[in-house]
Amino acid sequence: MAVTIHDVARRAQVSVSTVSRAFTMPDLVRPATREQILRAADELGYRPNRAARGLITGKTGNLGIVVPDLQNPFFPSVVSGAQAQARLADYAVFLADSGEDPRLEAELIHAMTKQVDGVIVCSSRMDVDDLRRATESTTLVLLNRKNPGVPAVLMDSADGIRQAIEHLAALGHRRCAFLSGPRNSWSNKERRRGLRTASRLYGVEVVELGPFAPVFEAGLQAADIALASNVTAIVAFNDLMALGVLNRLNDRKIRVPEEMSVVGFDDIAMAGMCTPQLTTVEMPTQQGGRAAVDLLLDQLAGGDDDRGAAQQRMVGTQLIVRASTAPPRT
Amino acid sequence: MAVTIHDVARRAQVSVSTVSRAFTMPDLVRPATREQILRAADELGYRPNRAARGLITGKTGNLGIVVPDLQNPFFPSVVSGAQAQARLADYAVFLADSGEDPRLEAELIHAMTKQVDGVIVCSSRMDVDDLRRATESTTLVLLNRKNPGVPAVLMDSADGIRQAIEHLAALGHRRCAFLSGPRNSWSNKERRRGLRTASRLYGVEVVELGPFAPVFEAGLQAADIALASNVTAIVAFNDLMALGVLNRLNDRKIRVPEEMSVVGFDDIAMAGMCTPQLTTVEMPTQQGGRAAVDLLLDQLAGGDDDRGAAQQRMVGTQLIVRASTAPPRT
DNA sequence: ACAGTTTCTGCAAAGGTTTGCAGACTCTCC
DNA sequence: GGAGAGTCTGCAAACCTTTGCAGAAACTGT
Repeated sequence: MAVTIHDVARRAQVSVSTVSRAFTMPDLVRPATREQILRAADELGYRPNRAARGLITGKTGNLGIVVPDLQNPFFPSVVSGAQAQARLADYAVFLADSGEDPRLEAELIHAMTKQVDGVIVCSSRMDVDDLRRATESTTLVLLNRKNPGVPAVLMDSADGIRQAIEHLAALGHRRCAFLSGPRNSWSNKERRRGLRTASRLYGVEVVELGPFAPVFEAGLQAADIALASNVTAIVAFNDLMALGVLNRLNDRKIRVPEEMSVVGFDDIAMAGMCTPQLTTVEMPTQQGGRAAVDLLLDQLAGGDDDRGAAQQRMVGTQLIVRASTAPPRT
Repeated sequence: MAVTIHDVARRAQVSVSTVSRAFTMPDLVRPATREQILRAADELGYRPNRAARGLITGKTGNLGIVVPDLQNPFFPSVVSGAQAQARLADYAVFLADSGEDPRLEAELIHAMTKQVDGVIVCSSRMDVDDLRRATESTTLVLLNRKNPGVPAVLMDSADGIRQAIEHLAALGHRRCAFLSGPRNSWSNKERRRGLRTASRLYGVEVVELGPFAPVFEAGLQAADIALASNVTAIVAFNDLMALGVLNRLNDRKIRVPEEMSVVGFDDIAMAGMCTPQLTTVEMPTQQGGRAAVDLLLDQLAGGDDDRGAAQQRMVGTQLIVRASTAPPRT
């Protein structure tokens, strides 16, 4: 059925070894022969069987990427960046969605290991033991999670929130709420850390609420809680929650930004589409996905010599000021 | 490095064949032996190498899914449904994003064929020749595209738009605009078809504008065009465009729904989060993804006997009435 | 205890590719 | 024209499984 290297060899009147070399080490075969082979391959529509190749080289040419929730626009964006970058290096990508379940996340990674050369784990919620096990069984890079000894691309959440608080302080806010995200999310920890220093730095009192699930519905729920806490601004863990807040405030006839300022995080597409348009911290998602692939590929190329060991790449964030923030009512 | 079936065999003191059978045809090996093997495998952390298995069985245990644009929330939703369903059957899924490029779409499918047992192509924009070629080189199922001889799951767009027009007619609209989507999209053709019959059926005059790209920005652009065409309601090809329309109308101080009704298509999460909340036709995306996987798996199990040949599964759509539609101003 | 079944198990080939090794060319230079 | 070096090419083993075939073990019934 399928056309193999043998078919090509026969048609080009050479041995399979030569065909193989014509593809993988072109300069080892005489140009004339090579061209002949390439032509034959082309005519037959030959594509090397990567599984067979992988069997012997130990490389699959595949990458895995696991995300906590595909329904959160943050992740498709990361994935699409990663997939595009992987494609440039002729890698295919496996995708898995853990549904925010740390156990499933570990299991998915484990299930992938044999089929991929490495995996990118986004916003991992695994505990450190599972993470260590995963690191041992395949080469992986984390995105938005930090762990000693494992390479990662990190988005500077702490600075992002600093920018947000600076912005609110400049507008005159003195007391605001932070709607906390998943407890075991590195991003959330970073944001809380950044929050504390920014709070001191700009003299803004911050009340932390939550943790909440990083979804729209939690924003609806959190809005009322925030309202009860006597603040003039709300910073949400992510845009999905911020949109929930906006929605609930609208229902309760609280005008944004006149009576309450709202800041999100991620700058998902929706943030620029709602009314009022959401002030938010932009996360370089596509770029992050690309960077993660680069890092992974480096890691694979570098072989087993952990020179430089746990590389980490930090990418910047940027506050996007839109219409959901304004000076507090006096 | 990696633990193979040989290691397990050695430890369990049996031959590799027996180990293999213990996994793939458990009832062919004596229970005592089987348990011994399973224990050994467990202790060693053995996982069969799917590539090697695939080499001999001709099955990879992988599925491919290609989408035109991961940034459109419609597709992550389909993908997540598909991925979940695939996982139940112990299949892993490859993901590829064609960026709305028909040529790239064909190329991606081709690149996948050797690594997957079949592929799901969502909202394919390929021309029929490429599609035929693809069908020949792998088993595939289409989602939201119909082609003779190839199995597909289809969402009933025509009926969806009928519901939308019926709704608008009931509200008293007599003339409305349809913002057309990609020319070579089956969904778009269906919607236009449904539109014509609904237009007659309910006595609503429809002016067709476009085609537009199925993205937010095109909605901004289309809004002005629609405004110039003297209609009281706008039906957009999808929610992304509808949100663009909403946005632009807001900028131009046209109140929705008082001065203009807007209907979208897809019911992406955002549709319920914006203000005013968008009246839209819900597409069963997750269910569609699941159904596509089922169909594909059936197809694979069915072998080469094309009994029933091109199966098609049609799934229903449902108008979700929210706040963006109202009777026209008199 | 023995022949005849039935149930388990092992051997070895196969699947498509890569790669070390060695043999076969081609070329250069004397 | 022939030796020597360099460049290409082919053979065969290897990667990890599955599976047809046949032999071994465990039964059954007498």
